[in-house]
Amino acid sequence: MKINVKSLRFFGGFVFGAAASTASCVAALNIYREEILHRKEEEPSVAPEGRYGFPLTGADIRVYANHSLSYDQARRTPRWVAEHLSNEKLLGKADRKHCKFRPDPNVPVLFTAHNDDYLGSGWSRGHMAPAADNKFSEQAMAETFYLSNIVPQNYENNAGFWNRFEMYCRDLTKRFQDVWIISGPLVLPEVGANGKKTISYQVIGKDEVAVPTHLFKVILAQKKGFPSDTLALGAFIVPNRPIGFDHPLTEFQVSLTDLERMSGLTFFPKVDRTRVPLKNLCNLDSCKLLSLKDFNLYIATRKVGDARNVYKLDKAMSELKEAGITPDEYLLKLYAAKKNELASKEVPDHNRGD
DNA sequence: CGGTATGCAGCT
DNA sequence: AGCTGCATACCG
Repeated sequence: MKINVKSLRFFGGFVFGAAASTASCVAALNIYREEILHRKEEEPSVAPEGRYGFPLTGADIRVYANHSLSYDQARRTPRWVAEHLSNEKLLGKADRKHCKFRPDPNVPVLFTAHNDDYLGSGWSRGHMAPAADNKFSEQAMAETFYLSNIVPQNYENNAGFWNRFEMYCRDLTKRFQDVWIISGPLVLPEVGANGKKTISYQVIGKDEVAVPTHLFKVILAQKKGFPSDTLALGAFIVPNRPIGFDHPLTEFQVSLTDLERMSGLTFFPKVDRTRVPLKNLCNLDSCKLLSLKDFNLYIATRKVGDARNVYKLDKAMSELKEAGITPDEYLLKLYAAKKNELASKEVPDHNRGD
């Protein structure tokens, strides 16, 4: 359990989205950040009310092989999860089939979520630090299955939009040498019929795990071939419900300060914003997720690769055809190779039993 | 890639 | 009885 905290250079005004900051806002923001950075823990021992100790929150930073997080002991979800992505970490053979969701053994049992909370709840177990960002290490991938890294997530969102969002993040490592990502849950207020703003959220299971209304992701990235102090940043808030292919990622981009206000978190506090402005990630890069066709093509390719028999193999291909999508050359080759492999393995004409 | 639900053997 | 690993099946 050791990991290095990377220190970053610093940068100036962060401006994008609907909420464009004025110069004075930026100045105020920087003073605020300065204050946070230099805030000191009070000496508990000198205060008489602290004689028997102050309450513990368990919010301290927990460090794993390839991610770190702060845990919310009341909601039984992370507050935020941080990870670093690079090309090399995405190479490897670690496979999620060998992993299991389980309570984080490092979290006191009084405060941890359990699998039972999620099963049959109507919500899926959604990774914050994704499993696939840890292909280089079985251990690192296994740790992402601790429930300290999991939030109740809408099935379709998890398998669909959020999945494609995570794929885009991994794709960034082709063009950015370092990518830092913070992800986490939000419970945001809604305006009721009476005009009052109220925060309301479901809790699931015996442990009453909080179901977030939204998920956030902040991406900080350093582009290849650019000076090391040139950083791009994008902040996003995605509703925890199905999001179709007609919604582009940029629809969910927000200003960093808006996200900070809503989450109560100060992101990347060691980035100095007083020098060069951070680049907007979606200006420096496309922020385009896989299209419906490309996504289905990807899923079909996965299914063909995993097929255990000829029936499944052909089913994956016919599903694709059904959707009006023509296989690319790679898939056709994979299909042919797989067909050969399976045909030679299977009993000639009977006794297959699928 | 992201998830779900079974069943079963083997161990304590 | 309950966990743990493992294999099977299914979905978007």
